[in-house]
Amino acid sequence: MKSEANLLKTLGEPTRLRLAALLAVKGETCVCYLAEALGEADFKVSRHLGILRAAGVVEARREGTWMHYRLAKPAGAFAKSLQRCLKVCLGRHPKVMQDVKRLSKACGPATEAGDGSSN
Amino acid sequence: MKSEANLLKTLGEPTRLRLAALLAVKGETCVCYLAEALGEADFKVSRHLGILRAAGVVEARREGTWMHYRLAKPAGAFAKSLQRCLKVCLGRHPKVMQDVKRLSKACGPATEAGDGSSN
DNA sequence: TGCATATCTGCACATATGTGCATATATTAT
DNA sequence: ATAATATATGCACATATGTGCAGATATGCA
Repeated sequence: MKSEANLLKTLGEPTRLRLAALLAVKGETCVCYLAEALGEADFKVSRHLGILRAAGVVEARREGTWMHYRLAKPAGAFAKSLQRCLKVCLGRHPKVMQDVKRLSKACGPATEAGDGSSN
Repeated sequence: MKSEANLLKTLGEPTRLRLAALLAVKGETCVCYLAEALGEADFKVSRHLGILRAAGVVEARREGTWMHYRLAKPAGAFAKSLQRCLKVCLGRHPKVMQDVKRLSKACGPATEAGDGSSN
């Protein structure tokens, strides 16, 4: 029960919820693009991603100097259900849609999987 | 977005999550039975119920000196989806099942608390 | 090696949060 | 009015949390 509560508490912070929703919609993304999409300082985004990772919400993958974050495979039915909420319900939220739009503009039309050729 | 985060944060506390899950499973229940089911001090339960009510998670109905709490009608798709998580996912959680059992024992096999409706 | 980019972390600070006790409120019955 | 029951709240305290800055770390390249 404590772990379920902790999962909710972790997502119960605006910046982290925006990050999780963004990752749910757009998939794996690197920190710098996330920071630009949210319009927040990179160290702030990095710290919240660390908290999300400690809670098992996201996973990270290093590629050179970039760190790519993505939603982690849900540990149980509760986490899985919550991830559905993120994608389905929050994907339509104006704030999240705005973040998605800015993320697309930040990392360009190319997919986020490939490292940016220039910028 | 802030309201969605606040909803998650409100549920991200063990006592409150247990209360919400209990109400999701058992329907309307009065404070004294909830306190007994959780094995927590009544003033503590009362305070957390107040926080849940302020967040729009639960509603209250007075009947004499008793206060009956129940889950509030979800305000949007996100809240609705979360309520489903509470009932479906957390209803099978050992801790919640234990609380449910103690609640049944506390208020007897038949009470006015049952919500009757399926969903 | 030295430098640049991207990310993370230690620190100090202000604020928020949960808890326990005592007390206040509300309602009913005598 | 007084008492009894059920519930809520003010207060003090310890702990947790989010933030901003500066600096540390990690990786790649000349």
